[in-house]
Amino acid sequence: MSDFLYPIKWLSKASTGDRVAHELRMRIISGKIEQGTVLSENKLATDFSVSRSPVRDALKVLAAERIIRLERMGAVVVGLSEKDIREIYDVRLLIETFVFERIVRMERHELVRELSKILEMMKVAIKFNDADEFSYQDVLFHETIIRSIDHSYVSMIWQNLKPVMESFILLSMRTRFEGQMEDFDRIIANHALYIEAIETGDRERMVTSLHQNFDDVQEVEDLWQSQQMMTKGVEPHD
Amino acid sequence: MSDFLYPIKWLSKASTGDRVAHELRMRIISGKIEQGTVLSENKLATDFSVSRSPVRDALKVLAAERIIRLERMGAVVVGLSEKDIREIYDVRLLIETFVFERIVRMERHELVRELSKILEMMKVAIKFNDADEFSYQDVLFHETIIRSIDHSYVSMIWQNLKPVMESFILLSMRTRFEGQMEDFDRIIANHALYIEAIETGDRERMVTSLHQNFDDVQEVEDLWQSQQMMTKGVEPHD
DNA sequence: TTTATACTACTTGTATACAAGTATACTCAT
DNA sequence: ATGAGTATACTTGTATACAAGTAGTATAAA
Repeated sequence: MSDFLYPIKWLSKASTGDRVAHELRMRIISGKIEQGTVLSENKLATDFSVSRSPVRDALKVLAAERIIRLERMGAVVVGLSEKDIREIYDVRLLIETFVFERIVRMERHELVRELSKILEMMKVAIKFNDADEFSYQDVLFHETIIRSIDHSYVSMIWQNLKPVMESFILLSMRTRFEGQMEDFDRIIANHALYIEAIETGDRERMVTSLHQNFDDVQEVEDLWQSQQMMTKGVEPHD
Repeated sequence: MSDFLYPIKWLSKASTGDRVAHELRMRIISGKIEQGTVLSENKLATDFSVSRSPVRDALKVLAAERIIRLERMGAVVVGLSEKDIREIYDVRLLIETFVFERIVRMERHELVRELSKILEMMKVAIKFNDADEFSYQDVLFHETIIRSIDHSYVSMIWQNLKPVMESFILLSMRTRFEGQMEDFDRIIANHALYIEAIETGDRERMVTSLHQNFDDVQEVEDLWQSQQMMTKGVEPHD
């Protein structure tokens, strides 16, 4: 099996199990593996040319992320519905709001500096038409904010959300880099607003930014949904 | 190795890996396995008289819960600090507040009924001095609330939090059932308040209840901390 | 005494082997 | 034709085997 969706360079020092998990996740979220499909450990193992052990590990991870469901006989693919995506953003809103309240009580110069750097990276990624790099920096942006408050259980939530978000963002951005380049001015502006909100401690601006970000995603959702159908077809989910 | 801390009856249809995870978690949180201890898969396997496969599974689970840290050479025990416990309650507050907002927009008669039943169960558990049963119902109470809104990513957060919370509550309750029986009037009253808050949709009362619940935990914390030290000794964490 | 090298006894990650259970389909009897 | 029962080809969970790598010690040389 060839033709990997997940950037191989991001897996440089990952275990086989991680590789399988990342790739499977991408295939499921992209719709390349359809919802309802039943995956068998043995079949996956031969497909990926590895043994069952790493495949088992991968399936456990994906099950924890709710994109597959482990059953008696095989793992059935659940995928991401529109509801799921809304819910992921619910949780992001929830924790980023919480995090913001903590941040404004902290010394946040260093954080602002860091975020500014990431923002510049994002601009460069746009300039060089690098969707993957852009996605990476986008995810890193939010991760940096969340980790800044040193709250291990909030970090835990993020860590559980991150892989699915990352895959979703990757796929969305790859699509948008082919045609919707004008979107990125808005995205950049919105991230800049977020940084400003943190710098000034302006709760209002932060909420605005978060909601704009969410609207942005909702907008891309239809696009992505159709893209997903193009890849393989069908699935009227929910 | 004998002398299990986790109620065996709760593991009736669990896999070997789950059993190991639950028992290890209890031993770590109770302090029976000290912080900083390095666990080896092989050693654990022989201790529990199982193979490495289920032990590996268990360690992955505990690492996801942040009570151990998987390193190159062995898994080092992290345990629960006071900060961790505060953080767990941060997250509980966060998600239960979110959940409440949804609940008050729903038809919630059935839920109130369900919660009332659980509350009665808790009273019975007190009457019969059954700390484990009480803990079970206590955890179930909050789980029932959280699951009622059918939000898969909030459920996911709960599922990640639950095992650690359950262990912590189990250990706390076992201690309190031997001497602090008067605490339980307060706990019951507080849960009743929670139900009332849901029934009437009174946000104020809900927040009060949540905070009382949290204070209650903070109170027991010192007790538990000393109990933990009694079990094995040392550890001035943080 | 100190330093460098090699060795030993561990560690994990992956592959394979085995056991127990389940769904499908087929056969045989009615 | 239909139904009971059985064979079969799958499935997962656990155990074991093997390979690669790491830490710490012991040994030997200066």
